[in-house]
Amino acid sequence: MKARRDVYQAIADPTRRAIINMIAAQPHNVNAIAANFDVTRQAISLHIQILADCGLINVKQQGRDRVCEARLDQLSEISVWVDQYRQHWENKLDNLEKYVVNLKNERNGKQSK
Amino acid sequence: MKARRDVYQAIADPTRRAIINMIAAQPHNVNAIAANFDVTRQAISLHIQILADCGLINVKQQGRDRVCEARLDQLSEISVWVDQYRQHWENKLDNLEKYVVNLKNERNGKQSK
DNA sequence: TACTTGCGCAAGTAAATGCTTGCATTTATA
DNA sequence: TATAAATGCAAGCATTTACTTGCGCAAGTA
Repeated sequence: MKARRDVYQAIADPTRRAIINMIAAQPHNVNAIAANFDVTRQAISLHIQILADCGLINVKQQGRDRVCEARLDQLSEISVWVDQYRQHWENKLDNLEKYVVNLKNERNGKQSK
Repeated sequence: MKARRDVYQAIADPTRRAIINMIAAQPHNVNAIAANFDVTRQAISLHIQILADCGLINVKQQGRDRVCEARLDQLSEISVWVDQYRQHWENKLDNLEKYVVNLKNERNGKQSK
């Protein structure tokens, strides 16, 4: 279970990206997060642990709740790595723009799941 | 379940990131790439196939050689996703700047972004 | 033609991943 | 105090991943 546990690995999973997306907007406790997915609470709990392990989220104990909030500093590592190769796609700004517009629509449309 | 084979997954593996880095500088054939790693040619071949599958590299047959060149357009997807959360780390610009400066020195002056 | 080089395909393996169910523990509430 | 809620921990399981070795074939070269 040790294995690689870096930021690249962490964001490779779509569920974890969805979790990040969720708590980046607003902190939630574990159950609230799990309620938005089809898998069990335990599965989500594991994802949260992985995200916490590499510093992408912060978990605070509040009474019986464990509130998760985004601490996405580590993403800068990804950002920098990707930006090295920006020249490879920057002449395709049109496509990129479409992608951004889609993303925005998606995020305005539905918040959960 | 079909294996997930998206860009996030592709760059999650450090060997694949190293391959990208290698051929982004200059195209190489499969054996030349494999020569730079401790694993077998077959293992590298698989990585190359994965990278090609999600469009990160382009493989051209040239005689008996298969030349791999970087086509990193797909990285824009990562870039856009990460940039949504830029606010989470931008107050740590000092560290980031150091990192970028190092990177730029390493790559000897050509700026991206 | 005979040999070498480049490389894919296939089968096998060990480990990691993602998920489940079951149970224990702590904290809030009726 | 009894019960419900929030959550972790652990064992088990099916898939996927990252490798390996072995083999064959096409394209160059002696």
